[in-house]
This record gives sequence, structure tokens and C-alpha cells, in this order.
Amino acid sequence: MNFQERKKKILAALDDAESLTVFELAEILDASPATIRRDLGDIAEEGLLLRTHGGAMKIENPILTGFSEKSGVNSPVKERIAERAASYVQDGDIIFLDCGSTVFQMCRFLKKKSIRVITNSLPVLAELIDVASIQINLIGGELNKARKAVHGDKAVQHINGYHANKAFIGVDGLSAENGLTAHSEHESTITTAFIRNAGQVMLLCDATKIGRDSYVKFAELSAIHTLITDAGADAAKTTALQQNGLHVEIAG
Amino acid sequence: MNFQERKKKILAALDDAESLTVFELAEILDASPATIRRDLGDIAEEGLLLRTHGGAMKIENPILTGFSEKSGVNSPVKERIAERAASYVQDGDIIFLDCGSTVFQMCRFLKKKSIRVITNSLPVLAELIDVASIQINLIGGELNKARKAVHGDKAVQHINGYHANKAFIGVDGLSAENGLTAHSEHESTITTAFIRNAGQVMLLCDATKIGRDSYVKFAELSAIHTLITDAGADAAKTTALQQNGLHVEIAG
DNA sequence: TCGTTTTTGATTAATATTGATCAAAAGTAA
DNA sequence: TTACTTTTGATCAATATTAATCAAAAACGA
Repeated sequence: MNFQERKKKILAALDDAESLTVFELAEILDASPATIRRDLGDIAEEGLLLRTHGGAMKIENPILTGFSEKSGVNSPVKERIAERAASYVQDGDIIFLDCGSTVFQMCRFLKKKSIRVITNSLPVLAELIDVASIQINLIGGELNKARKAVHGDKAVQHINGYHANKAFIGVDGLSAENGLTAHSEHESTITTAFIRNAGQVMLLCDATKIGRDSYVKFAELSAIHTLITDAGADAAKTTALQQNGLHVEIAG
Repeated sequence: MNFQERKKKILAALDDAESLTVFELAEILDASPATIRRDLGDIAEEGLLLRTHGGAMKIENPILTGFSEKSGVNSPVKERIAERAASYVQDGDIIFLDCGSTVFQMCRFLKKKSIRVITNSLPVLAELIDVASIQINLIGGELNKARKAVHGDKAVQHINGYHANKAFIGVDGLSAENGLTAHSEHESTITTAFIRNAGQVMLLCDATKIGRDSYVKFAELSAIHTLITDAGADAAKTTALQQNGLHVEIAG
């Protein structure tokens, strides 16, 4: 048995047992204590379990090594935008989170809050499902496997059945002339539904998207209350947005 | 055999076996270990499998690991029931799958089919999301974190918006006197909705639950078309069910 | 057909993993 | 605190795996 297999089994065993000794694990995996110790050291370094004297303990909220890193586009810029956006969320809030990557980054900063999250994004779901203080409503509908999100007519209807104080959304393009634009109609109908049913709409949008237009025009600038972007934003363009009544926050 | 063919076979083999050694693969593909190593290196670079020391492992979607079913507790009995149930599913079917553990076991046997699955179960979602031939609709609503499933009023409404040829459901208790019973009202309303909106209803139920009653009575026996159970079922009790018009299948 | 390119399989040196041993460190009890 | 036990990390030898190299085989194009 190789390290990866053992790692998987160790984590599975710990998930059941809360905590196990080196010898118990050695027995379970039919490996020597020396090997188990080496493994535990390595896995603990990844942050997936807690090394104790004599064994290991399950970690309650293991860092999600998967999506956040593999999505690759985990830039510090998006992180700063996400952190600022999360600062708008208060205990007791009911919020919509859409399926953009910047919005996803918010999850990290929401885990301490007591809120209800309504989302169509599976990564958001996966990231928050183990957080006891957060209740989740999932938008139902057709599953878009590539985007790992739910969309379609039924999803829009479903969103219309909810109201949230705040919506946090992403776009593919944003300009004073054309408002909010998207690459895909599917995605834009979902975003529109979030906007329609939220008290306050926050748009998370890195500087590269400002002044850029995609081909599906789906909402006016006036639909948005606050734009959260980064310091790279072009001053002329953001000024144009502000003159259209948009409140612009520069994160970082 | 060329690389593309081997790649396909390697991935198929891994899908079944979870993890394989270089030598096992060399045997399966009738190629030399050197070739297998080269192949594994290339495929791993594409991100389609995980190269281990000595072999390769199936890669699992990081998003679903969070809510995948613990694969430890699948009894052979449940497996046989699930396999029999899956044999009722044909290409082109649209099926409801509820969130029971026996129903979950069906996923393994559905992967080769071209169907649409409508479910409220996150483990089912996780298990099937990577199967290209299966389209998924997710039931939306309130998330029950413990059960890793969606329930609630909105979920029931949502189910009412769908129709499926077949529904595959579980129960906590089943008897000729009291029909279908459940531990929880939340769960039973979902099951009821599946029953109401399906052309044909298959009940997956191991022998221990037959003749047992739980406290929420939620459907008559006549709502079910076929009961799939195991050889451990008490003859007197199953006869009583059959006399009530139920078609009983013994799996295994 | 022949010559060229690509792929394969065998060989081998380099590397990685494992379990055993043992001194040092950490925990435990009085 | 001290004495005692347990756990650990380091090292080492044995074993297994790998990557690199090269010749043979297969595929390909003219």
C-alpha cells in the first residue's frame, strides 16, 4: 500500500473515530508504526489532521485543498476583494452567493459568522457545509457539471421564492455604457434573479473586468448598490461608474 | 494498442478499482511496465489520475469529497438490492433517487446508463457528477447537513415541478397494516413528493425493515409498485404484503 | 520497396519507501 | 522535583520503484 492510499484510509478512519493512536492505525492499515508516524507527520503538515502525542485527531474544518487551489485563479487580488465583501456580512444576514470564483473566495471569511446562505454553487456548498453556524439553502434545478452550479428555468423560479438582505454576485463585464454583461445566458438569468430578490446587491469584480463588455446585457448599473474592486481599477472608468450613482469600494 | 486506447482502459479500470499497481495495469493491458509508467505519467499530467509510488489512484473530484458517502458501511445485502433495483433502469429513463443509503448504492450500477437523475441527495450528486452519460437535476431547498440532503417545503414544491418515469425510494418501516412509515417528517414529505410525481415507484428495503413500523405514517402500500428486498425477508410478512397487491422482488 | 519517425520493452543506475533499532524527548506518576 | 514509561525522530540496511538509455519493433510516408 502506498502513501496516498494510506492517507485516504487514515483520514477516513479518523473521520469515524475522532482520534486514533499510532498503533491502532498501524493495525488498521497493516503497516509499521514507523510508517504511520511518517504518514501522520506528512498529513498533519498538509493541515488535514491534528498530530497528537501517540496518535492523531480529526480536524473539524479541514482546509479545502481541492477547489480553492486547483481553481488556480486564486489571486491575492480576488482574495482582498472577497475579504472586503465579507466584511459587509453581519450575523443574522441572509445572503445570496452566486457561482463566481471571487464570490467563492468569500467563504473563507464567512466561517465565523452566523448567517443563512442561499446559493446555486456546489463549491460554496462544499466549503460551508461543515460550518455549524451557517445554514444553507440550495437552489435546485438543472446541474451544470462544468460550472459546478445549478441553473435553468426551475432554478430561477426557485430563487424567486426567496428573499435575501444581500446578494453577492460576479459578472464578466461592467461598464457605464452597457451595465452588467455576461458570457452566458444561463448564468445571467441566475444573477438577474439574485438581483431581483435581494435588498442590497454587491458586485465583486476585479479591475480587469471594468470597462469591458461581454455579449449578454442583463442588468442596468442602477441594479447594483456597491461595487467592490481592486486598486488596479482605471480611475476614469470607476469615476464614470460613480457618476452613474454606483458606490465604489476599492479593496486592499 | 495505442496510447489513446490504453488511456481509456486505464481510466476505466481505475474507475472500478479505485487504485491499481503498475504491474496490475501491465497485466490488464498486456503491456510492459515501462509503457504503463510512461502512460501513467502522461495521464497524470493531464490531471486525470493520481500517480502514486508503484501505481495510480483514481482522482476524486475535490468538491465532492466533502459530501461523499462514507464508503465503509455498505453491506452486501444492500448492494444486491441496489443492483437489482438498478436493473430496472433503462437508457432514456428519468428517475428520482431519494437520500437513503440503499438507494445511494444504486449509483455504482447506474454509471453505464444514459439517464436523467433527479435527486435531493448530495452523496448521489457527488457520485454521479462525473458520469458524462448522466444528467442531474438537483432538488433545491433547505439543506439538512447531517443527512447530506435537501428537504423542506420548497423542496417538495420543487419536486412537484418534475415528473419521472420511476422513483427509487427507501423507508424506515413497512408493514401490511401501516403501509410506509418514517422516522422523520421532513424525510417523509420528500418521499411522498417523489411517489406522487413518479410513474412507477420502487421501494428498496432490506429485510429488517419489513413488518417494522416507525412513527410517521406517510403512504399506503398501494402507492408502491415494486418492493425490492433480500432473501432474509420473513415469508409470512412478505406474503401479507403480496396479498395487498405489492409486487415483491427478492434480490440475490 | 526503403528510409524515417515513433513507440515499445529491456537494462541499469538512481531514487524512494519501508521496518528495525536506538538515543533523545515528551509525558506520567509519585 | 525525580524516576519511570512511552513516544518520537534519526539512521540504516533491505527492498521496490522509477527515470534514463538504447536497441528492436512497429507505424508511416514517399
